[in-house]
Amino acid sequence: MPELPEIEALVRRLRPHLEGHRLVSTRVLHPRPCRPSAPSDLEPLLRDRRLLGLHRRAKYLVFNWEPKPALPTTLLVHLGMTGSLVFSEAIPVGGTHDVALMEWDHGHLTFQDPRRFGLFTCEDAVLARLGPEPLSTDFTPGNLARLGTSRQPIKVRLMDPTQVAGIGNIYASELLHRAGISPRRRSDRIRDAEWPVLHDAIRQVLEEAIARNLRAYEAGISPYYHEAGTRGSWADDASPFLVYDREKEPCARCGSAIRRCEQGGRSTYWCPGCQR
DNA sequence: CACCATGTTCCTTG
DNA sequence: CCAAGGAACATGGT
Repeated sequence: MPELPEIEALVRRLRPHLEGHRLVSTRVLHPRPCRPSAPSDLEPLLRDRRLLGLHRRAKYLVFNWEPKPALPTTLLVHLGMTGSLVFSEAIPVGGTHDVALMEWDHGHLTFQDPRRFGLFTCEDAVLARLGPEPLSTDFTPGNLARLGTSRQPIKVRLMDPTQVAGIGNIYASELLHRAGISPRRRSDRIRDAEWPVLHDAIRQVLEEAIARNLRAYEAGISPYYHEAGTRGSWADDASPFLVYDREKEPCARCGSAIRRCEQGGRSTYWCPGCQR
């Protein structure tokens, strides 16, 4: 269920259940998500650990453990394309997609990931390569303007995790629509006056999505749209997105037909009427 | 059967 | 050096 707003809402949801609590033991059922380690190396590191903090960095969930001699203090969980983390007080029924099972002093946290593109590891070197957090206070329009040193299309550039952390395929399309900038525009052709507009759009779209996901949790609805069913199951327009997956539909702002193209092997959606 | 899908990394080609 | 494309990972839905 990934993309920054979904992970952020999940972290806020899980935090009160986990922070300050003790992880009793962990079972890892598939080797791939804990690369480059092996399950038998990882499990001993994740038993009898007190959780000091749970945070998000890009699309990673970062578990910070109370230090123990010779043991890593972090666990990284990435949900990939299809991962989910579920906390329950009752013992969960095992499922075929279970990747890791964490038993806590007062409940169970299950990591499920049918496609197993996700990550579950204490190896945290990937964090050092990430660009700035778009919602942090030190992320400024001037900071964003550094993307303008490349000839890559702006949408491709925004999705590069070394440039800006956490912007995925759906929200890249959505926030460029908000900013009125075509996803195909070369980054070095973004005008000076447009960087603050894009900066605002990034923050607004991501913040609104976090709030929407939190409301969904409160209402007991699964926050990520594909979990409500599958692509297209929004039947009649329950989709919160203005351009994503709306090829040929009229733009809500100007009425032009939404277009789709491919960039870097991914689908991009935009409105030719309001995005230049 | 074909094609598509929220992600990241690595490799090759121009 | 840069940009673009493809592959890899693996599964499920339409």
